[in-house]
Amino acid sequence: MNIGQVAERAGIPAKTIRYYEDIGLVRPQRSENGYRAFSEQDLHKLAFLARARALGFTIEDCRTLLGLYEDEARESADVKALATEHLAQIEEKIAQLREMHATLARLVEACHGDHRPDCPILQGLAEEG
Amino acid sequence: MNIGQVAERAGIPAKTIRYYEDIGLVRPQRSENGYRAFSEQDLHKLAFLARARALGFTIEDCRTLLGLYEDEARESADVKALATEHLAQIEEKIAQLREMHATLARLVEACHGDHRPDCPILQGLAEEG
DNA sequence: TATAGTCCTTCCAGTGACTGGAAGGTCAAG
DNA sequence: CTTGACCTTCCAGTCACTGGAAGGACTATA
Repeated sequence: MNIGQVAERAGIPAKTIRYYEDIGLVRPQRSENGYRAFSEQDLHKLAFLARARALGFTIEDCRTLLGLYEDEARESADVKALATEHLAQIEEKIAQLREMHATLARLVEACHGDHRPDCPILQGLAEEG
Repeated sequence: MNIGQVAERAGIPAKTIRYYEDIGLVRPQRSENGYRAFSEQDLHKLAFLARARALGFTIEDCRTLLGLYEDEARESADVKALATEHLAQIEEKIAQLREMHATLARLVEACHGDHRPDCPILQGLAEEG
């Protein structure tokens, strides 16, 4: 398979696949004409990466996960630890965003939003505390 | 005021303040020795920026907000529109994170996490659908 | 056979918002 | 007169791509 077809089937831009090769996440063969020649296994790996990325894992986490996936002697505890850690980070981010949202929503509600210049949002940003 | 004191009082690293000057968000005077000389107004501006950044506004949004803050003829509607747009983006991010969290939490719960290799998390990442 | 159009290649640079570090100037205290 | 804290500029790195230029390869059609 050429990169275009793999890109479509894995749902990843060709550019990103080249980048993944650059950083050693996939190592496709090469055809005689210099084109990358992807196997079904390469495609499978890329789809795995796409799903892991969609769950918010960093590239380095993805590298680790791929390693575990391909390691027959892995311990599921290692996978679970990684995923649990990531889950905690997601929770933290959600909490942060919720705080931002609460504060900003309060300011937005207080703002009449008309042609006049006085604005509780700007006041909120300008005040200390 | 020198940069160190401003950094402490505004709660922003000195490096970041220099960066903000680089991109034109603040324009402190210079002392004879070449040090940046911040006024109380500069400090106020930086504190404003810190709060806007803490609410998740982008630097460009912050630039706009500062402009509105300093424009006596602003219309609060413009501020509200910007904030409302940002609020929607926060909501979208929260929704995305919640989806990630739900999916990953389901996988983590299904994983026994012991010394054995079979792992629903990896299976989930490997499977299509 | 010429050509047009699509695919592929590499390489370089830019994104956002900093952050780290090197190399060196300035200032206050002892 | 030295030590140490503070300041300066400049360059490079982060993360995960993304855009674009310049050029080679392949396919279909006139």
